[in-house]
Amino acid sequence: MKLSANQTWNHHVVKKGNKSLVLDKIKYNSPISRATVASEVGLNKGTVSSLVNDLLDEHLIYESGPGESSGGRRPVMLLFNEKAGYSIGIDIGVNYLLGVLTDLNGNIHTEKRIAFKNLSYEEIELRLFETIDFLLISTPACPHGVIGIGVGVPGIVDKDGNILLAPNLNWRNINLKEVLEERYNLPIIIENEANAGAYGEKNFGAGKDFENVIYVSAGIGIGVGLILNGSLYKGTNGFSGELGHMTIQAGDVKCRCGNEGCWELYASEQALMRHAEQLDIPFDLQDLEGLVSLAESGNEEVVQLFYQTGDYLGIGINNIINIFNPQQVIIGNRLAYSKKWLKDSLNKRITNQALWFQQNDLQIDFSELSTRSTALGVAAFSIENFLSVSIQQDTLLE
Amino acid sequence: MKLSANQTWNHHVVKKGNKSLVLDKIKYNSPISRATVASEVGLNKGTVSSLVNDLLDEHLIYESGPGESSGGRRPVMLLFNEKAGYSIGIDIGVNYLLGVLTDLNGNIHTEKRIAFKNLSYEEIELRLFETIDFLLISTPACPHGVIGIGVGVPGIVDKDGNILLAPNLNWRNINLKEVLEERYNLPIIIENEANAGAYGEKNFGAGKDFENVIYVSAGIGIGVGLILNGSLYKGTNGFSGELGHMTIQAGDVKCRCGNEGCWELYASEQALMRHAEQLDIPFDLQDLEGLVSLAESGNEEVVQLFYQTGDYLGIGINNIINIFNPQQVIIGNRLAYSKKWLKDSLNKRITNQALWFQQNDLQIDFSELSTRSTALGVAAFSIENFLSVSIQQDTLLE
DNA sequence: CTATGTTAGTCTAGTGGATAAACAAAGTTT
DNA sequence: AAACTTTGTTTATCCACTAGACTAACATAG
Repeated sequence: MKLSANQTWNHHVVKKGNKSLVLDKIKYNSPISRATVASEVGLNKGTVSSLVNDLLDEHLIYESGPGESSGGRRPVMLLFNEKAGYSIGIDIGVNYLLGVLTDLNGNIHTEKRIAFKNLSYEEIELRLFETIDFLLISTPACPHGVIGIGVGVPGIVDKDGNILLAPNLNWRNINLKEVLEERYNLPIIIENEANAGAYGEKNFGAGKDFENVIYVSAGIGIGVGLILNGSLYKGTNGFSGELGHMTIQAGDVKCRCGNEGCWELYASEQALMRHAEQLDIPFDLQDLEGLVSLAESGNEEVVQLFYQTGDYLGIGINNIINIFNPQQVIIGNRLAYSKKWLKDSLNKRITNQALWFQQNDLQIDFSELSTRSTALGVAAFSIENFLSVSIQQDTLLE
Repeated sequence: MKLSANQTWNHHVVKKGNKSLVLDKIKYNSPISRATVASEVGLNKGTVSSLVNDLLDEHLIYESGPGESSGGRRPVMLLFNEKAGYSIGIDIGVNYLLGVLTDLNGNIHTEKRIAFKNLSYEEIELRLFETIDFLLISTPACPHGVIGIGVGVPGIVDKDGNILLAPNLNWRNINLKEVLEERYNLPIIIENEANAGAYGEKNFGAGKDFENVIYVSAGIGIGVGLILNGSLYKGTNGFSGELGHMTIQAGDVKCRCGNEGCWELYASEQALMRHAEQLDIPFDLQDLEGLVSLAESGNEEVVQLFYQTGDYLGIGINNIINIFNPQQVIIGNRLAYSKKWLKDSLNKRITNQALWFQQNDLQIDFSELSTRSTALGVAAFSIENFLSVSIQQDTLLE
């Protein structure tokens, strides 16, 4: 927990902080007794008892039966009530829309996926409403209901949730947040797809145990989400992580962004397609799935193409390592499907070219949540927000 | 103020936090009255009075005479006691050693600079001791004396203060921290030169008003210090900011780091020298100062060389902008001398090639502290540490 | 000069939340 | 059955903050 600017310190803050410590302890160590919480968190038994009672009243935790005795009275075990509320996460892709309804631990309760092509904003908005409505209806009865809606989009989102630009969707200056707030009257979070993916992996996926995680969303383009010191770094206006437009080949191919030699021109799905066009490949196999199947069937040219792409991916990731000295780099989004064909050249590039001291405490993984990183990530934003706000409010009410 | 991991919240924490708020308010708004502090910080008048008394006892602030009345009783003005203690900051360069003695506001009281060439570690250590001894003797009488010693080195420093590698000094695995702690029995901080420079600019220089500042230390090589969300980001083991070895020209010139096309091969002093060798330039003018003087006297080839270097500097800084979405990029260290010859091509590159939305709220500056960024930065680490610890200890003692 | 109003700073009583320690409850061990 | 252990609650105390009364020191209007 961190204090926001211009906030003073008083009893409310202390209680909020300790309550949050207790809740976290229970959440990540269920089942656990009051006594164990007290000794491990470092709070007094009485304090923990009182905070636990608050949390019970709020239905954020519950008591299960008595646990094993360790030579004395049997403890009452406490568990995080992951079904106290549900979160909706939507991933708007270039040609699909994925909606998930998750409990407070990120377990998926309902999932809905729609495919489309070349739709206008209005048409996508319609499908978005349908998806959300469907998920709302399928929410089980629970104390807090749906606690928020998060949406991840492949584009530039500022800190207020305005979508400034989503080039592959042809969107510009869209205030989806306001639209959804008005329609659903729930907390809404709009985030860039890579930031959301990073947050998803950090909370529910491969990045759970690390503080410095870089999530490389390699799809049509490349976006990067940065988890630094345990929290998402968004930059001054929310535009950080545009590593797709990092120059790795100065003076080479022009990018539509105005720059030259951008990383995503060499290491994304777009790059694969561009090079595949020059090969002799049937038209209906000229997409990522087609190329993967060709590689599977032993097409040397295509295997070589993936190998080359993995190598370029490695060049950029090597830069990432030098810049951030992370514990983990996770490769997600569409290119993660072709892990099998990318990983060798990628790893070779890193092992040979990264500075030796950077290679300690470093691991490079492909996404664990596969296609769901973004949707789960935006769902996680709402959950995080709900838990901290509900703790705060209750403190103030008493 | 942030709570360290595994720490619980209690009234000590509250007091420490508020005391820190009050001290900061006084520090950055001297002279100021108790009443103004109370209303601006948001604390009760009584609370502020009590905290101010503590701070007076600790000599961290002092009362000046009464201020102007605004229609009632005249206020007693409070000032930060910048002379309550002094900090020693040392910048060990490749061929110089700079020591400064500063007060708690970073004002330089004494300064000592030594030039040398090709010295062994032992010989440099000797000069380091001499410099520190000299600065210690010249410290004025004050309540807290010298509160710490900081040393900035051009190399890789891990989080424990071990110097793993300083290639241009030929150092490897040197535990300078232990040596100095034993000899001086004071808090010692060893930091990478770029991190220190960033911290210096953030605290005392051009970066004072910003939260996201990237400091590019362009000397023989390039190192980068990252101030993100107001604090220094050091990475998992302290190895962040190695942007000198970011690939900007894949497959091009080999770097001694094992990689190819590293930024510092094109945009550092080393790059200038490498290209100058190929020109027809007198041997005694083949250093940065010589090249600057040639440019001043109108040598077109050399002007062109700087122009080219500024352009490459721009390529890397454009990457930095895309990665971090910073408010400010500061170019420091030796190349900052030649601002005049670099800035045009650099700025042109940014204006033409950086994404338009990144250019809002962004400024690119050359170092304000000129040659002292690093020394002042390491001095600032000690000051920061002293102020937070002394506030904490006093709270615990009472 | 006096009366009144205003601002600065201190003091006092009250509050909220933490702690320590006593206590009650419910076990196990001898 | 007696003694010991462990869990969880209750009670008294402490500490830092707040609100508001109070004192001090000024300005201004009459």
